[in-house]
Parts: sequence; structure tokens; C-alpha cells
Amino acid sequence: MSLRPPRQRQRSIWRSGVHHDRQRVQQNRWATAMTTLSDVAREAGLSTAAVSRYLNSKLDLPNETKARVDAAIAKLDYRPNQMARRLTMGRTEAIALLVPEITNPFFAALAAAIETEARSHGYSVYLSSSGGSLDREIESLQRLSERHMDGLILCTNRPDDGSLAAQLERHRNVVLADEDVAGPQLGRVFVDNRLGAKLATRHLIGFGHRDIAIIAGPKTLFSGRERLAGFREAMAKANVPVDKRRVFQGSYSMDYGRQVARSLLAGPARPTAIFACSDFVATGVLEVARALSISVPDELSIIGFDDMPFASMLSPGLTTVHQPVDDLGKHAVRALLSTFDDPSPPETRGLPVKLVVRDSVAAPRTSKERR
Amino acid sequence: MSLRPPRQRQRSIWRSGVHHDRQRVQQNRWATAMTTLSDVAREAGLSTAAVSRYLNSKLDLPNETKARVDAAIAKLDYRPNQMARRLTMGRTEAIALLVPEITNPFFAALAAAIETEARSHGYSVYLSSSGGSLDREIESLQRLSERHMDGLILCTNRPDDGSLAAQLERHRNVVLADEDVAGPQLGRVFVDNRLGAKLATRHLIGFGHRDIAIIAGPKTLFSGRERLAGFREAMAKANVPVDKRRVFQGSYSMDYGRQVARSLLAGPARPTAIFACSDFVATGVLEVARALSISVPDELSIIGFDDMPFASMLSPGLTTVHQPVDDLGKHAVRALLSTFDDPSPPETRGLPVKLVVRDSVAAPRTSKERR
DNA sequence: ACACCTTTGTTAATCGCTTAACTAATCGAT
DNA sequence: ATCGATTAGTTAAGCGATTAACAAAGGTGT
Repeated sequence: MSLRPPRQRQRSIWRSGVHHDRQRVQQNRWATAMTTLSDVAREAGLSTAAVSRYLNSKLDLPNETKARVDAAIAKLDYRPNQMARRLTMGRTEAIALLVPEITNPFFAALAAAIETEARSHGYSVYLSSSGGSLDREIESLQRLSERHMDGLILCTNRPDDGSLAAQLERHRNVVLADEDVAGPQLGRVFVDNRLGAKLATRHLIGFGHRDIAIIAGPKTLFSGRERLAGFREAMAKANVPVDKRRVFQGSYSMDYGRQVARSLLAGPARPTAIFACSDFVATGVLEVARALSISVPDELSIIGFDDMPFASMLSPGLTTVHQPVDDLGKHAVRALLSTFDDPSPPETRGLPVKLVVRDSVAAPRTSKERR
Repeated sequence: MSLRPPRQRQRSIWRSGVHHDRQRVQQNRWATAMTTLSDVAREAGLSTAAVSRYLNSKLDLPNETKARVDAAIAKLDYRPNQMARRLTMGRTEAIALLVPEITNPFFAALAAAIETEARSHGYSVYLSSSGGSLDREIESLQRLSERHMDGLILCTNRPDDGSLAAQLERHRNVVLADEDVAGPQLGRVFVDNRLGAKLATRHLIGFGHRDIAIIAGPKTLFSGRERLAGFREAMAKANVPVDKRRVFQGSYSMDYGRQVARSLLAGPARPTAIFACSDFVATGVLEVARALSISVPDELSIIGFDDMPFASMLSPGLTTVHQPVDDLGKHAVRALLSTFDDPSPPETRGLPVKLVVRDSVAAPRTSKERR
């Protein structure tokens, strides 16, 4: 077996005094000459190990040597190659966030919060939108398996038939935020949907409303069911009966809001207030009310959920339930990072919400007239 | 120099028939036993090179062998480790997007478009918000130098004193989107701001407006200057003089809109139309007009810029200039990817815009009365 | 004078994958 | 019978870092 001359290998050349022009094979197409750790080591007259350990504070060097290394780094403009770092350390220091739609202001705010918190822990954030598709959700999990990133914060808005849950079972470094997926033992961070609905409902009842319609979220969604439950609880507590024909369940969209509003506001026997379980829905209702010349809040009170940024821009300003989206993001990140050190799933967290009072709720007319 | 026994090395063991229990040092804390390429190779009775090249379609194997490899992959549930892949290939197959604020619906929409396009080319997207801070912008460039990602799409909203430009000079794999930074030879993708302003202005003039105020963007911003220039051009072409006291330049914010509107709409000598160079600004104006009981569009016409999602949710629906944000994202990604193959900076692109007519513009009252 | 610790480093293996360069075997054509 | 092409792979270097394990020099206590 004849040994062909091996490809030029630069081994133990450093410190040998021999000078080579660096003629490294650049696999990277746009690479400008990149300075590596061994360049720095050579310049400083040290081994790569010493420099590496110094840079990672794992070796205490005398000041004079430190200065030499620092000078070499500055001179050569050395930047550690993160790709190499990640390979050896087995960690990417990046997490991914998967949301249904980043254009939804709620998820945009969540993304901002997550990014801020992640950065403060030294993590970068990959963003992807699933568009509500299972395939994309699974694709994200795939990337997780491929060590693309260290963990994933998953927001779904889709009822799961078990396929997602099955995939999730295989991972430990995933946190579910905002919406639930039944099954897997994972960290979960939600908002207290039930409390929010109670707050909103009580607010309406407090103004004297009895005939309240609720446009709740999808039956298939955790938040949808919780909000409806909160509504029922608050109504029960105030001894106000809930008329089945005043309960609607559907998507959190403007269009669903419009659709329900049209049927609800058509006849004369309309409710005095509508609890829309999403600001999008509330906006649709508002639009229809305007089209029908029903004045809000004089003739109809509307309350929303989410406190999306545009809620204050509507006219009238929308009274709604504020979600602590910053906290949601913060806790999601912390829960995720905690799984990196401790394999047991973090506790599920329910974050408190609060009511934001603007101008879309007033006392019902009938009660005014009675006065 | 005595040679200590080297750390257990598994070299050339594959195919040797000897069976070892894999007792690999797991540097990764949460690592489940990960199957590597060499596990697959051993299982399939091949070399890692063969498997690698087969997987990358660089080696054509006979069907029987292919089947063996595929079976091994399935059996061991092998996922290529992207970190290792990236190190050898010198590419991360990820790009970063830096926006001032992801909560700004315009940037959220841009992010969505960029993510979609990037994914279709096999790239992931890192998201960061700069909050309009130079430090964060530079931090992103730093990550670029550290080979965190292959390229960067940069959206700034800050006038640059040259510091950013200086940093940008050092990179080739950056594309500027939406807003300009003077100096560096980089790919740029903008919207045709001037055209948009002309379209809006012409629309108002066409309705008979002569006394038009413009609330333009910041003087220091490319888009701000362009939009103002477009306004002036359109006015000049129609022979309508521009009164200096009707020209305002400031930030693209609701607050600036409110502020200008309050001074503009206070007295009786108010303009018949306002061209707000951002939908945020227009929203502020709308709010003040409503507070002052000035009816829009009957007494005052308002036109915006951006066509943010909430523009249609306002009342009245805001007539505005639609930015082709999807195209913007698409071209930004393409321009960026093109720099990976071709070092010369891609051409600057100006994307056409169009007017979206809703309900915030009508003929001015005076001209109605004249009829 | 000896053992022992501290300081200041070094050596080489390793992470998991890609790839240039090689090779052995087979086949058809000259 | 020999040559060249094709098929079906292999070998080992290398990407740029981290790190366990070693080691020489100098100081210190007894």
C-alpha cells in the first residue's frame, strides 16, 4: 500500500520559526481570510489550548501573557468561529420560536419579548411561522433533532389529532406557549384565560348588562374553552342565566366576528353587550355595528380579549383583557432554558391578566331608561 | 518524552467485527444517544465517506446498497448533525434579519415574507430587533463576523453618522432593506417612495384639494426625503404651490401625527387634506380629528402611507399607499443569496407601490359648496 | 535536601461531517 | 492480451474550536 504524499498539513508548525504563507483551502465561498485561533496562538507565541482556555476563563495567565494574547487578537481581528465552537460544545446557543403567524400582533409582541429575554441569556432566536400547518410544526421539530438549535418554543393554534403530540413526546427541550397540546410532558406557559374571561364578564355585569352574548374561541382550542368557562363561571356567580343562543364558538378572526355580529345584531332582540374573545373578533363586530349604525357603547357594549396594539386605535377605544405578553415570553424562555440543565419538565405556569378599560363599554340603554 | 496511553480512540474499528458498547463522552447535556454518520456506515457495512456522499447525491450507488443505507438510517433514526455539517461546509444556511421593532406591523409582515422566501431556498432566519440602537446593529454584524449566519438583511430606521456605514464596509453579505445607509457598496431593496407620494398627492389633487398639508417622515431618513420629494413633484406638476407652513417633518409615529394635527386643525384656516407619510401618523391625525369633531372625509381628507393591516380597521377605512412588502422580502432574500455566489453587490431595486382607496378621502367641502 | 504545591503552560484527541485523491475490480474494445 | 473507462467504493485530512491529561519550572515548608 503506497502512501501518497498527504495533503499539506500544518501540524506543529507554530512556533517552529518556519514561515508559511497561509494558503488554506477556502471551502467557504465568500470567506475573507479568516483568522483562526491558531493564528492568534502563533502570533502570541502560545498554544491554541492556552488561548482557548484563557478566552473561556479557564486558565489564569500572568498579565504580561494576557496582554500579548489581547494584542494578537486585536491585531489579527480575531473572531471565534461559532460553527466550530458549537460543534465541540454540542450547543448552538440558539433557540427557535414557532408561531402560527408573525403578522398577528400578539405573536409579534411575543416574539419581541422572547427575543429580548433570550438575548439576555446569550441565545439567538430563530423565527418561523407555521401558518397553522402541522407539517411546518413537525419540520421545526425535525430541525431540533438535527441539532439546528438547542430548544423550541412552540405556539400552535390548531387542534391536534395526536400527531403533533406524538412528535413532541420525543423531545425534552420544547416549551408550549399560549396554547396547549394535550399529552406530552413538557413545560407550558399560558395566560390565565379563565380569569380574563371572568374579569371581562364581571365588568359587563357590573355595568348592568344581563343580556350578554359571547363570541368565544374555537371549541378545539384550550384558550377557547377556558375563556368560555370563565364567562360561564362569572355569569353563574352573578346569577345571570346564559342563553344558549347567545353563545358562539369559532375562529379568532375579524371575519367570524363580522359573521356572528350580522346575525346577532340583525333583529330587534339584540344583546346589550358582546364579549368577543379576541380583539380581532371585536373589531369585526365593531365594523358591523358601525355599518348598521348601532352606536357603541351607547346602544351596544363590546369587550375584547388580547389587548392588541390596535385596540386603542379603534373608535371607540376597545375595552379588553390585557395579556402579559412580555411575561409570557420571559417565562417561556426561562422554562426552556431550565430544561437544558434539568431534564424534568418545568412547571406549567398560568400568568395573571388584567382588564384595560377604554370606551367600548357603557351601561345598557334599558337600564338607563329605567332610571 | 513518554507517551501516555491516548484517550480511547475509535478509529478504523468499523467493519472490524469487534463490538464495543458505545460509551461516548457526551459533552451535550441533554443529549439523547445520538446516532452519527459512522453508526449508519457501520450498520450498512460501508465507509462514512460513501454514506455521506450518497446522502449528498455525490455518489451513485447500486440499488441494493442504497437500500441498505436507507434501512440503516431508518433503523437508527439517523439525523445529520447540522453543527458538524456547517463546520465542514463553512456555511450555516441561516440568515439574520434585523429590524427596528418586530412589533411594527410593517416589519412583522416583512419578516414573514423574508422567512417564507428564505425557507424556500433552504435557509433559516434569525430574528432580532435593534430597538433603533446602533449597538444592536453592530452586534448583529459581529455575529456575522463570527460566522453565526451566512448573511444579514438589515433594516435601520435611524440616521447614520457614519459609524454603521463604517462597519458595513467590512461585509459583503449584507443587504439593506426598506431604509438606506449611505456609503457602503451593498445590495439595497427599497420601495419606490417617491412614486408612492406622487400617487397619494395626485389622488388628493384629483379630488380637488389644493390646500394639502404633508406630514413627512424624518428629514434624516431616506424614505422621508423621498416621500416629500414625490409630494413636491406632484404638486409642481399640477401647478399647486406648496406652502411651507403646511410641511412637517418628524418621526413616523402616532404621537407625531397627533402633535401636528393638533396645531394644524386648531384654527379655522385648516387644510382640506393631510398627507400623512405613515399610517401611524395618519392614525394619530384621525384620532385628533375625531376628538375635535372634524368629520373625515367630509371636512378633512386623510391619506396615509404603508397600508398597514390596521389601516382597513380604522374608521373611516384609511386610503393609503400600499407597500409591496412581500416583494420587498422576496427581493431582499434573493439579493442576499446572490452575494453568496457572486461577490459583486446586487443592483439596487426600487419596487413599485400602489394606492389603496378606502374611505378617508373625499372632495373638499369648499369645492362641493361651489357646485 | 527533599517532597509538594502552584504557576504556566502544552499535547493530542475529539466533536461529526465533507471531500480530494486514491484504488480494486470488472467490462468492452482494440 | 492489453488498455482505458466505468463502477463502487475507501482513506485520511481537514473544518476550528474545546478539553482531559500531562509537565516543567519555581517557590516553600521542614
